[in-house]
Amino acid sequence: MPKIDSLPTQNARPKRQRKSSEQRVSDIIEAAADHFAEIGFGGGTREIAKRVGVTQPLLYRYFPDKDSLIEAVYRSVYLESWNADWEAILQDRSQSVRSRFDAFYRAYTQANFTPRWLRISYFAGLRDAHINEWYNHLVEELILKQLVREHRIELGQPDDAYVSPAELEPAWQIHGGLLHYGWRRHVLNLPVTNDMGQVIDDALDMYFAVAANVYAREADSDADTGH
Amino acid sequence: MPKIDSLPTQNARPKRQRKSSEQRVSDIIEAAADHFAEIGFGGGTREIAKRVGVTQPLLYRYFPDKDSLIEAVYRSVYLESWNADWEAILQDRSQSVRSRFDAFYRAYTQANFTPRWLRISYFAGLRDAHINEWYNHLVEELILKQLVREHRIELGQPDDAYVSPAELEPAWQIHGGLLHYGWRRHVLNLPVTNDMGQVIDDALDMYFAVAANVYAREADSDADTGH
DNA sequence: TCGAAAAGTAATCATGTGATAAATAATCCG
DNA sequence: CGGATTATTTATCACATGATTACTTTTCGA
Repeated sequence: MPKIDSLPTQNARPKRQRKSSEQRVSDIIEAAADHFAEIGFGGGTREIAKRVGVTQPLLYRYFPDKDSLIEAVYRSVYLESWNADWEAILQDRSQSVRSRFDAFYRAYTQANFTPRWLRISYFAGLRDAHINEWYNHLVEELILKQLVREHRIELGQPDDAYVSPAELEPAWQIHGGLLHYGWRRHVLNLPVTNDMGQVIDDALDMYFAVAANVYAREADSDADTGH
Repeated sequence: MPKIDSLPTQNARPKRQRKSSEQRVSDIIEAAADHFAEIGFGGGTREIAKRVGVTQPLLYRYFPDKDSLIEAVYRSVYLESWNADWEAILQDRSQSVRSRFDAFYRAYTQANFTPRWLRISYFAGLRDAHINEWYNHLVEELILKQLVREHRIELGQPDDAYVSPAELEPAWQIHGGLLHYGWRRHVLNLPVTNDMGQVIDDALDMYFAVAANVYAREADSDADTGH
């Protein structure tokens, strides 16, 4: 069977096949996230390009400088990791507050407790507190204040939208304790139990055991100051 | 009053005064710890030398390479931050377990919850899990297992030196939650409450509210497996 | 099919880095 | 004092880094 080079058949494919601009951008962000998660944001651009399979200057076609790429990684990691369905779970009053937060934290930890997400989060916090500050605000508004408010309602207390900082602290204690479990398991690679359900159960047990007292204490001090 | 330069008086002091080898070493480690805490272990050796007030090659007289300096910083930060007296506090059975751990965590957080210690700890964990693994082992042996054992005794349970991993997890939850408070306060610089005593009180409330159940659950499963 | 637009590479620059060798200056001791 | 020792600096190297420019190759629509 003779090979006819000059004939423009579908076999004569180009040496390097190109990708669309959008595809390349997301490839680069993906590779950068992996690399930064391993090395930190000091990681080199050449290594990222190598992971994508392109040359290093190509990165500068899509990002004006390294900081822009880092910012894109921030966005990607944080935005992709928040699932809008979770808010529905937390608000579903056909379930007890306890089982809502149990379900939520199972989903939340399953989605976010990966070496990549955890390492990027901690690297980001150490590099530039701002981005992490923003994310913590999200956690506070969407999860922790929700926990306090819904729990107070379930306890038959008046529905006060205000949640004081001191009242939030025990909720942070739970959230932070779980995060530290992720840190030990997926960053330090320590041989912790992998029964995430049990860990969450125990953590929530702790919270619900003391929460009512904390609300009462805060209600007293709020009455004094009239918050 | 004529100035007689050739006379070897005490006024004719040398231009640069030298320091002893030991003094320089500790100066360098100190400056390196500060710098690494701010920038991370990618921080430059020239900047460290600048902080000390010497030239950069001098560092290589005292440390064969940068990794050795980093290791020295590890040692310095971790060793200086552990106070041997704390072990006595934890073992003092004239006090209740609760008040012992309350006193301990007040001292522990006061000593360690600084931007420098926290940032170096997290940077170290991200860079090389090993060093942090070692420190966590210390925490586990000296603090958390101690908490479980002493509490069991106080509850009138048999004095079993063995503490299962699953039994340790709620104690880690408390410890990790407190650490995360430090992270938010001293790394992210978030406006958290600065009533550390209250934070510790609430955290310990949580632990002691559920601990007995956890011990019982573990005693059951241990009976099955005969650990 | 041809030519413009866009994806991609090669070559290179300026700079900052860890590290080394040789020279200098302060200190110590007989 | 005077020589040996040692702290410290000067000059420099090799290399990796972020970034830029000019060139090449693929793609795609008129």
